[in-house]
Amino acid sequence: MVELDSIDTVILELLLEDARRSFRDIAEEVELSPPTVSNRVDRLRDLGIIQRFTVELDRTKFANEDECLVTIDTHPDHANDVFSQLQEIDGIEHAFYTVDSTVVAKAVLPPSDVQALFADVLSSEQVSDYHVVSVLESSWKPQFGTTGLNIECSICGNSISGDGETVKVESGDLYHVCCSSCAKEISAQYESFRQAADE
Amino acid sequence: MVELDSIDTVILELLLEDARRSFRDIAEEVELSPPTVSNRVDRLRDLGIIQRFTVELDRTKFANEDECLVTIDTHPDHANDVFSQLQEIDGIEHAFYTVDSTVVAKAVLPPSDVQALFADVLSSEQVSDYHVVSVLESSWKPQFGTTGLNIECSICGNSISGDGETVKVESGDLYHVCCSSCAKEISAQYESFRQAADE
DNA sequence: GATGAAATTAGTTCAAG
DNA sequence: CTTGAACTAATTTCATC
Repeated sequence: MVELDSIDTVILELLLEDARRSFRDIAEEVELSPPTVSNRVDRLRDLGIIQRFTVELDRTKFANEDECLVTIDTHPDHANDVFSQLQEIDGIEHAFYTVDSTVVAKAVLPPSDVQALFADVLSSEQVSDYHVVSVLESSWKPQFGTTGLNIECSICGNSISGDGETVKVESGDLYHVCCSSCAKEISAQYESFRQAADE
Repeated sequence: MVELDSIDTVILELLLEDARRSFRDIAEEVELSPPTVSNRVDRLRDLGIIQRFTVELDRTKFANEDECLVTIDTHPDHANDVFSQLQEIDGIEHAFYTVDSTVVAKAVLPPSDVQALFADVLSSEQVSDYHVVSVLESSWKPQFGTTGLNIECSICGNSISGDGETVKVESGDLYHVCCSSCAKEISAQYESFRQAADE
């Protein structure tokens, strides 16, 4: 498990939202300089956390393609195979593989094509049952989980919802807090700490 | 269904590969000017074909994230409400709303949190049943399908795999071909066409 | 629609802390 | 690991075709 600090987290969130956002813009958000942001992004790529910058397309807009959702009950021994095989299929956009050996995929293909494809690709050894249903609407909001990457307010310990605030104290350290009153608080705490050190 | 010409298609492919590629670079590939590429990308965004520039992350690298998949059987009259409400929830990454009034969502949250959330948000009027299951693996494959977007070689009609080549004849028209021999061929054809026209 | 030239804005390199 | 300054590169605007 790679160590990411809260700044990396913010950078990733900003890039998830808009991968063409300028490093200057990101730098302002995290209160660092553009070269530093650039260095951190390079590091995130080197670490393999950022796999690539890409573009999310709405394929239903240009293909006269339908979307459908496929739920596959696999035999537990073959669940992983099925999951891997699905990813090779052109038109399968998302696939999820659950603890109960179900594989759920969203395909940008008409249901009939999916039926045909699956007859070809999946064997009865692997799959006990599957069903295909047309999707009326789908949404996708790429994000981090709140677990493990959650930023906690440095003052009150609550998780920071929304944007929060970032405070830079005189030492140059950054603190992420949930609201303006915690931001005031941290400045006050730092000040009293510094005065104590001076005495 | 939106009309995309072959240049749009090439632009989209290049952006899928690397969304931070410069417009200059793209402009060279498609033999147009940077402002034109910029205009076309703007148009693709306006049309909703490009939904967002984003970043593909390897979550396994850092996450002690739990993901889970929620399947909700809704009362048909409330299916759309449920779908909309889900999207507001922080941690819901995908939501799909199918013709049989099932809403499937993938949350980047531990199952217990999802249970708690849903108790709050969803009423028994809306939902007849739902169940939550942990996700072991999930994948996203940002790619074109072959349906509707395939580029064919102007000479031999084969689909263009890999990069292909783009040829600009004297009239200024662009042709996309699969290989250098088809590129030669199109120049030759254009030349003989022009000579015939002169006579 | 597409372009080239000018103006603006962004990214990178590097010496230094 | 970070920065500011200098430099290089990319993007946008706009007049023109």
